[in-house]
Amino acid sequence: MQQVASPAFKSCSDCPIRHRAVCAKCDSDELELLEDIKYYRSFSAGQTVMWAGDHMDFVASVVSGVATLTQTMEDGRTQMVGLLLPSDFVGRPGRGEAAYTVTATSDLVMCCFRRKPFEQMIGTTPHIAHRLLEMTLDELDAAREWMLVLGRKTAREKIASLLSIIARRDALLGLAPPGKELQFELPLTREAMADYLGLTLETVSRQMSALKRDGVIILAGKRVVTVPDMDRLMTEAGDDSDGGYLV
Amino acid sequence: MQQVASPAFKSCSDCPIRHRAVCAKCDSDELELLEDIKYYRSFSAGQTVMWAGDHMDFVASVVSGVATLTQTMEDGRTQMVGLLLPSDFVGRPGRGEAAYTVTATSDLVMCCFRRKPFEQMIGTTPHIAHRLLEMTLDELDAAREWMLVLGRKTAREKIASLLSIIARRDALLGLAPPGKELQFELPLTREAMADYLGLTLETVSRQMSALKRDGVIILAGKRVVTVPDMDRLMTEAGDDSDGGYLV
DNA sequence: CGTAATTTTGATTGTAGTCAATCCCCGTGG
DNA sequence: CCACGGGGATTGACTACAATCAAAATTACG
Repeated sequence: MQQVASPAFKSCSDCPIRHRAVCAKCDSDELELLEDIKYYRSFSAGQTVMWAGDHMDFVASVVSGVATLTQTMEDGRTQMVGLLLPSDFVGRPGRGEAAYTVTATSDLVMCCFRRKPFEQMIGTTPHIAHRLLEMTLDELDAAREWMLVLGRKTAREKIASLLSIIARRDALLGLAPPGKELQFELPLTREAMADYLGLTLETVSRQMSALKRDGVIILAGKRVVTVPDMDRLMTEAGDDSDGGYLV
Repeated sequence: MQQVASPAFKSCSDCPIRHRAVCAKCDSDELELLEDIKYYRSFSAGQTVMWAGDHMDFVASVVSGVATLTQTMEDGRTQMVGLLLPSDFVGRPGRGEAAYTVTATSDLVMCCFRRKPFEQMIGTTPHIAHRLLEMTLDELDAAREWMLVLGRKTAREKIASLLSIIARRDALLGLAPPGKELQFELPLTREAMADYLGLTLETVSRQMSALKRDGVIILAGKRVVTVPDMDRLMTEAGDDSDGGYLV
C-alpha cells in the first residue's frame, strides 16, 4: 500500500511547508524534537489513506498533493467535509480513531507524527499548541463558509464558489501567472466536486458547461480552468466581490 | 439594548457552566485572574447580540439560554452556522471583528471576557489554551457532521437529524425524564430550524407534520416534542442507531 | 488501436421551493 | 367577556431546479 518515502528535501528547515504547517512557530530545538517522532509516507493518486473508524496512531501534515476528508452514509451517499492541501493538518490529538475517510486525490506526501509523543508535545510546547489552535479555528471558519454554500446556494453558485476558492488559493500561493486573467488546474474529478458541493456529477458537468458557454470560465481540457474576470466569477458565486476579509 | 446583569450565582465556583466552559480546567488562581477581566451581559429572546462585521472587544461563554450564529447573503438568504448552548464559546481570539451575526433565541446570559487580556491569558495559561483547542475541535466535528446533513440528506432526514441532536443533548444533560420515552422543548422557531437545515419554513412545517402523522414524534403545542422510540428517530435521520461514537 | 474510465448531453421524474390562503395561539383593548 | 390583531405555524396548489435513468462522446491508458 503506502510507502515510507524520503522526500526531496533533507530536513525540516528545508521543508516546503515549514512556515505554514503545525510546526510553523517552532524554533530549531523544537523541530529537533519533532524530527524524532516523525516519518514520511507517500500515497499515489486514488489511494485511501485511512478509513473512517480505523485505528490511528499518528497525526500528520500534508507536505505535497491533495487529499479529501469524506463521510459516507450506509446507503453510499458521500459528502466531502474537508479538502486537505499542503500544510493542512490531519487527525485529532486525543482521538485514536479516524472520524473520516482520507483519500489521496493526487500523489500525496504526508509528514506523520507518532500520536502519543505528539500529544505530549502539545502539552509541553506552546508553539505547537498555539499554531494548532489557530489552524483549527481557520478550519472551522472554512467549514462554516462551506455550510452556507451547501445549505443556501444554487448549483451554479456552488460551482462558481468552488472555482473561486481554488482560484483565490492558487493566486495567493503565487502559483498563478500575473495579469488579470487567472488560470489554474482543478485538483478534483467531477465526482469529487459533486461530493464537495452536495450535487450529482451530472449537475456538476452541466453547470461547468453552462459557465463555459456563458464565458465565465474557459476550459482547456477537463481540468485546466481560465477565469477571464475574477469579479464576474465572484458575482456568479453569490459573494460580493469586495467580501472576503479572510482569504 | 443589552444590560449588564448580575446572574443568580455569586462567583465562578458556583457557575453552572464551571466544568464545561472554556474555564473548565482552570484552578482557583486562574479563575481569580478571569474574574478580573469578566463581566456579564443579558439579552432577551429575539435580540441581536452582534452583527457580522461589528467591532468586538470581547469573547464570551454562554451561561444560560440559546443563541445562533448566522451568515446572510446580500439577497437575504440565511444559513445558521452554529447553535450556541450553555458553556459554548463565542468569538475568536485574535480577531476584532465578528464573522457572524449572533442572535439570542431565548433569554440569554453571557459571561464576557475583555478580548485583549483574554488573548494574553491564552499565552500564559495552558489550561485555557488547551480547553479552547478541545472545544474548537469539537465544534469542527459538529460542523462537519452538519455538512453531511446539509449536503446529502433529504428534508425528512434533516428534520429527524436536528430532533435527534437536540434529544441526545438534553438526555445527556439530564434534562429529560428517565424511561425510554424522551421529551424535550425545541429551542428554535420553525424559521430558525429552516435556517439551520437549509430548508424553507414551509418544508420544515410539512416534514414535522409528516413525522407526527407517522408516529415518529408526538407534538404537544408547537414546541414540545416527545420521541416514543429514539432508535426509530435515528433511523429516520439516516444515522445508524449504533453510530455516534461522539455524543 | 481498443477498452475502460470519465465526462457530457438528453429525457424524464420527483423533491423541495414559491406563492397564497388559512389557522392557531396569545395578548390587548374595547 | 369577547372582538381584534399579530406572529408563528400549517396546509394547499403549482412550479422549478436538481436528481435520476440512459446513452453518447471524449479522454486516458495499456
